[in-house]
Amino acid sequence: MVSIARTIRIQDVAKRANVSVATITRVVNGSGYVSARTRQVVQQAIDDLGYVPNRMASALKGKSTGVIGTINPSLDINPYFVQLSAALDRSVREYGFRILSMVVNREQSDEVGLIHELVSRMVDAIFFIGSTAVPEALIQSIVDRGIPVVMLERPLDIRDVDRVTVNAWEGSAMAAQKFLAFGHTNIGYVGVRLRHQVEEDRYEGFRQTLLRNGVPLEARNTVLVEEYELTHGYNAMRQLLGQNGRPTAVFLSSDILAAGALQCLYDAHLRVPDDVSLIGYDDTMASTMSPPISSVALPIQEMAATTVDLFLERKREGRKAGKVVRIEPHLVDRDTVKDLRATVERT
Amino acid sequence: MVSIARTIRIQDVAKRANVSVATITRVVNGSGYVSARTRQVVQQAIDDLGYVPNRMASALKGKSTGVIGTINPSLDINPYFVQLSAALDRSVREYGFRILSMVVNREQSDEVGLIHELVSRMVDAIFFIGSTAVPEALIQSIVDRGIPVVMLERPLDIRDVDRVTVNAWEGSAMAAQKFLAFGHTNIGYVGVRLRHQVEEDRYEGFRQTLLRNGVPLEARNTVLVEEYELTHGYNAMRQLLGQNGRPTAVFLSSDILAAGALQCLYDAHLRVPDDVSLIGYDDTMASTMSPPISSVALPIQEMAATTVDLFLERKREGRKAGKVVRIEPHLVDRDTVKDLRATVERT
DNA sequence: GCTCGATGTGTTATCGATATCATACACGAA
DNA sequence: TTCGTGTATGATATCGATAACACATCGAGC
Repeated sequence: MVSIARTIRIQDVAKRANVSVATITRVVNGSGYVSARTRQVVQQAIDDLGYVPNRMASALKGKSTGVIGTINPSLDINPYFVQLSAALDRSVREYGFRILSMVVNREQSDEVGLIHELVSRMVDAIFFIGSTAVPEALIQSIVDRGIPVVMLERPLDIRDVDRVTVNAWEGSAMAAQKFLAFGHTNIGYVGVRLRHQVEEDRYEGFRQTLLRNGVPLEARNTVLVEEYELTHGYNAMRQLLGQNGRPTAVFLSSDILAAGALQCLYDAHLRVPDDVSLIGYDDTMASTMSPPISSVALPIQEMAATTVDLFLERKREGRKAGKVVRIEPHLVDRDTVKDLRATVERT
Repeated sequence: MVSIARTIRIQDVAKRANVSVATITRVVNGSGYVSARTRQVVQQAIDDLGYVPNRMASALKGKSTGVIGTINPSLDINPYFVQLSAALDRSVREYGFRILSMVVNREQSDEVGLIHELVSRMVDAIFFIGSTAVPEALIQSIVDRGIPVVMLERPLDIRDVDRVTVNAWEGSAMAAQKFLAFGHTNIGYVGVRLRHQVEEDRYEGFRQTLLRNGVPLEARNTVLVEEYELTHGYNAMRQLLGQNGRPTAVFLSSDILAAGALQCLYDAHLRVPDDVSLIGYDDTMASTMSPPISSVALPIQEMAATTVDLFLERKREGRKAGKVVRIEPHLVDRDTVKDLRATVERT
């Protein structure tokens, strides 16, 4: 016989165990005093009935929902956000939280509505990921509601809000240094139009590092595309190859662009690093390419862990002021930069 | 002055608008009769106070939570599941639902606990994605609780449970046919150990199609690896290349394996399709490879939409019996199969 | 023997939204 | 005029878990 779907309430368990509902809560939540004997009887009743406490009622009464809302760009834009989301998910799970992800499309999306929904679902915190278009006043209103907010890799600087940022400048600088160290002077840069601080930093870190070492980044070697898209990487590389005196090394400010560039090189029968040296950025796809290319890696799991830590710390200590943590990237070297130095000097 | 975080309740709005709470609900939910005048006053009060209805209370009183739980393997195992998850998310959002994703690791993970959590959160449905290890009895208990269940690409066949399956047999068959049509007879197969129906189908579809056309799949040309991992694809390809009379065409039962294989070919200075023809499966990474390779594509968005449809239909019509929908894959041809036919005959 | 604190259990108001039930007015038909 | 029906609004029990409060028992210490 199919049991008709009637939810089993704490009342039912109480009746079965011949105790009051208060005792059931105590057993379930491990609070207050319960004798070993009673505890066992109650547990038996719970198991028999297949009782599962109703979290809605619990949350309504004041206990936390254990849900953290995230506002992030669509995941199919860039594998970087996929990995970041997965890392965040792992991190919050460690502390018993779940993620409720809200996607903001570039084009439309009613951010106010999304935030309101998170509020209505009583999330314990809201994480903003990447550069989505959420007006500052709206974020302020969340803070005023007493909901902890953490910004992950977002330009905005709001009073009393915690932030995790990445040292993008330094990341690009590492790539530049690698090229310089191996004797390259004719160097290309492929990035995305400088619309946010992040793009700006990646560009400047690269340009300035070259410049400081006496290698100005030539305009004809600089390609800024509209989006982080494969075909843009392809076209950018074609543009760089098209000129006489093509660069011997090219830095791409995202792996997705590098993947496109690699396809272009394949079509041109050019090999990496024999014919062209390559370094990517974010290290999301680099290891799966043919060949696997060097890439500036962001410690994604660390970023996620830091984000959660900031939230937990604020919750625990009731901290009021905003805190900013800057994460340092590192270069994952897969030997895709050719050594152009005539003689290797011993230092 | 910072407003102290005190939640605004329906009561507060009622007081402000000088009406009863009942009227507020009516305005918010658009139910029952409300005069235009009152509606306006109430709306004003809502806006003034920044009132957001508490969904916990609402759910507790019997309204749906609008949340659908999913049980899926970890997303970093395979980009296929990432895309599937994103597609599902889009599909449920169209109908105002949200996804709460529960990850089951291969190694451990307390599936009972995960399901119980979904129940405690009063999800409107549960979708099972891929071949995770959830015992049949547990799923039956969900069904008994009256929660709609849809299985997406899962082998299990449970009474009264809706399912969406993929015709994996046919997918592989398409790849085989392509090879045959272009005159290949020395053909390789790289797959994963046949632990589930899916792996079995992919293998058999390929093998049988070749056989029916008089081309037996040789044992030395068949490599079954342990997992869907890049390095396994690399090693498998190396094994195939190592023998004299290496295959002229290789089918890989997942793009991630193909990506590894491609790296191997790169190292061996072999080009696709000039030296080796290649077809992948699932079309998740194929388009980003160098070169982009042909791959058997699964209509992921359609699978997601179908899953949601089955749930909605059951909900709407109160359907009781289980329904199975089979999805057909198709080959995305990127010209990575070389034409070996000496003369092209006109048909 | 009495008091006090530790232990163990029960009773019930409460969280916030909903829907049922009750009430009341207005207008047209009988 | 009266009745019925459509429109409009209010009062309140209810969903299920929690915790404050009350009460009761027991043993140790005086």
